Amino acid sequence: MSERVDAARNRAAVLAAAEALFQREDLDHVSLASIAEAAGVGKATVLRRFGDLLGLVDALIAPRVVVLRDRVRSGEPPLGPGGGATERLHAYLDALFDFVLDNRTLIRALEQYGPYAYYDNPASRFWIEELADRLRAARPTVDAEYLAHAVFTALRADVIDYLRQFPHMDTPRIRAGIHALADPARESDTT
Amino acid sequence: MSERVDAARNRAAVLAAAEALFQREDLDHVSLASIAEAAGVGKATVLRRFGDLLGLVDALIAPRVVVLRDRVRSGEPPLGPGGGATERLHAYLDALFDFVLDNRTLIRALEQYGPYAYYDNPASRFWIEELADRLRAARPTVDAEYLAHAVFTALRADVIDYLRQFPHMDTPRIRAGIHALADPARESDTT
DNA sequence: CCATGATACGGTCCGGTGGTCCACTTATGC
DNA sequence: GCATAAGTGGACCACCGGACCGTATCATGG
Repeated sequence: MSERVDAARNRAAVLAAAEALFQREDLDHVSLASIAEAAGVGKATVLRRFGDLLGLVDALIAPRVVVLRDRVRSGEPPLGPGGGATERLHAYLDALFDFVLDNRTLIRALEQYGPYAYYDNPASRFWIEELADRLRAARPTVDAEYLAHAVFTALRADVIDYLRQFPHMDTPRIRAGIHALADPARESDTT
Repeated sequence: MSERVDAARNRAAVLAAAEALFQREDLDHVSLASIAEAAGVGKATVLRRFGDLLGLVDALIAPRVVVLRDRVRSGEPPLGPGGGATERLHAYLDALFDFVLDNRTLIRALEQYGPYAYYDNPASRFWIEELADRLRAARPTVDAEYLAHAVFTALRADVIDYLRQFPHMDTPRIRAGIHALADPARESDTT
């Protein structure tokens, strides 16, 4: 039994409306009711389709996650398989950083949902595990698992947004900081 | 005109009740209403005294902040003034880490309040600035300001709680990870 | 082409939140 | 003892995410 056409139409409408609302930056004025209204459906329709708001955000992020994950698993080196450990690490950091910048509002919605929602979902688990693997390869003597979590935390959308707004750090500086966090030997310091 | 005695009594009752409730770990079952009820007063009494819940949390943390800040500003070295830059950095990290462990629930309440409430309050600004100073002294070649924010982020109570619950990292390991984050040259790696 | 059962629908309701308002009570200074 | 200013608390507000359920719509077998 395939999905009924009206159900499919509504699902698409909800996704499009939510996408647009999240893009509009009003981060916390995006509510279940506002999404439902923008999509022209009732709240219950949104919820039955996606379970809860977390499910909706997941559905929005999922395709983008797939794209990046495929590039990581089977794309061109050094982001994909192959290449030197250090280059693989830094290429991956750049890709994650770009991913966060491109999906700021969605990731922030994810973070706000539950206490551990940011870390404890399939996509993040994959990012963290992959990050730990690449850290292990590039820096065999450190606690790669902890460092992976720490770097991933530095990649939180709310943290990056804060750094840009209040201490007025620009994006390249934050990017450089994250690289240095993951691999301090590369740049200068302790050369 | 000094504070009326009944007002003072209520303020103390609210502080004590809130303290107890936060200690009880039910983190998000702590609401304005539950605090007011536990203190035996109305919600308005809580709010007029402290402005909002953030003000209440601030009032609870404030004395502890003062204690640590005094130790930092005028205590024994290396936490207080004096001593080598590296020792000063690591002593400070230990003190901050202990502070977070001792005040987990209060700090989590602070984090949950607003998007930037964790970073953008007087106490945190002081911790971060001091951290940047000590990083600058110990590691002159890095971007100390960014690193200070990154390390302070790794010290978030929610992050530490998460690491202990899900990847099951124990406290000493997290502590060691934070030290390594701030000063990777000290331990091993790139020696 | 229609009847019928399954599916999707949305308005309403629920318990909860943080915060405001205002008629009332209470402590204080004269 | 009294006037007055300060403090009080419960009713109230707007809002949230989510559950419920009678109704409308769709897909399908006859």
